[in-house]
Amino acid sequence: MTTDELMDWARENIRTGRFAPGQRLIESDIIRETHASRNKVRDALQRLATEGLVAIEPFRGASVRSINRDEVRQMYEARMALEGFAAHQFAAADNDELKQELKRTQQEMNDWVKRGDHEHFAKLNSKWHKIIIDGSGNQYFHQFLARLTIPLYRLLFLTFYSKERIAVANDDHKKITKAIVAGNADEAEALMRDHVRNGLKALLELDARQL
Amino acid sequence: MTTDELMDWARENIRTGRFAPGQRLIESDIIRETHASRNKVRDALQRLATEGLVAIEPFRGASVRSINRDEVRQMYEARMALEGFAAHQFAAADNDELKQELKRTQQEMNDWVKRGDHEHFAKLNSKWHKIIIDGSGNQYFHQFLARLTIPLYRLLFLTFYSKERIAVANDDHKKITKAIVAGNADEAEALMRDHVRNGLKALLELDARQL
DNA sequence: AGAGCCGAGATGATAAACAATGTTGTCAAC
DNA sequence: GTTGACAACATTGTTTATCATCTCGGCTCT
Repeated sequence: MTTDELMDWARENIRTGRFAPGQRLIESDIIRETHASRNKVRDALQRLATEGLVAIEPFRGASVRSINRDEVRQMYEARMALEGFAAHQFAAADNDELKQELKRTQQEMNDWVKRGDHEHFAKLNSKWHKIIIDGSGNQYFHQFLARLTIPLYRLLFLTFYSKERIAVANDDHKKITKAIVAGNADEAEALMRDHVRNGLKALLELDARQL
Repeated sequence: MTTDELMDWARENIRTGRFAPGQRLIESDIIRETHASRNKVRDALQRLATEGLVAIEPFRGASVRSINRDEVRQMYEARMALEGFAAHQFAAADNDELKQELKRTQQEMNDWVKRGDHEHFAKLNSKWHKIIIDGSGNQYFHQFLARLTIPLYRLLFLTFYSKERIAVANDDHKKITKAIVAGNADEAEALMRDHVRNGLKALLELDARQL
């Protein structure tokens, strides 16, 4: 078990909620479960701390970090900057193949919205965003956005429990998909920013207690 | 010597060129010089590897990573997204104090441009960009931009050997400063993007051999 | 009931040890 | 002089042991 594998393992457990915010991550427990050496476990936890996913207090060790409203706001701002620009670059790029895949994913989403399956919608939503980041052809967008979305995954999922939220989000997606495929870069960027802003609004309205 | 201090130490040595691209970073040498434990040294090197500043090959250890043209392009694209948005947010923000500091720094730069001191100009240039990122009120912009600018520092410095380049860059700065202080968010963002784009152009024209 | 204390448990940090691999120098053969 | 095999050395990768420090729970004593 390498450090990277351990980090992925922990990220996945945090992302899916098995490790809840505030929960302490005991080295020995992790060693028992993963059969990794203590060094690796410590290393992985410290790196996750620099990513902001866990908090480490002296002699109290690591615990899953919860994020406050202001951090959520900053994360969404950063997403506006990065995903907006990614949409811009994707629209301006000459990449018909990927644009067709975006279109297909969009159509798939439309189907599932009608059926109201929020779990599957969340998956397709991730895929749709990922395609756009791929389309930007910029590896840094991937790296940065991974750090911005993993801590929010659970919260994001909550917003998709509302059928209206899904419908609104999908309307945003439709417009953005159209703009990207048509090659309207500025429009795609503006729409993507609005879409992210709407996501933040939905999240903040959802439940003040969660943040 | 903590891991973070070690990382800063290595970053600084890479940034200033004492550790040249391709140069191997031997653990024992670093231990001799920094008196840190081997664990810390290894930890620091591996983290710098995830940052992309050094490359680690199995059983060959760490070496300073050099970046190619495409990476430079992607870095500047990411800077356009992030610094552009930062300028936007700063212009829209209600932060007279920091805006006045930006103005003061701008005036200071104008003075030094006349004298043609490229070293000092590079310093003030960093400060000017930093103020704008501060003005955005977004910690993630700081984190991300640090990763985008440190590997480029030496190259950036080279472009400032040209007096015309300094003059052009400072003209960009003047316009951006004005837009931010006046609160013209959209204009500030567009100008900042152009400024970063110009920086990339200057860098690529400068010397194909360096990349 | 509450203050103070103690020990189990956990973390922080370093060193030692060993395996696996890369690197370099030597020497013989051609 | 060049090349190739081979051995000695250097470096990295990994695990384990060790010890100090601190937290936290329960315990005793008043």
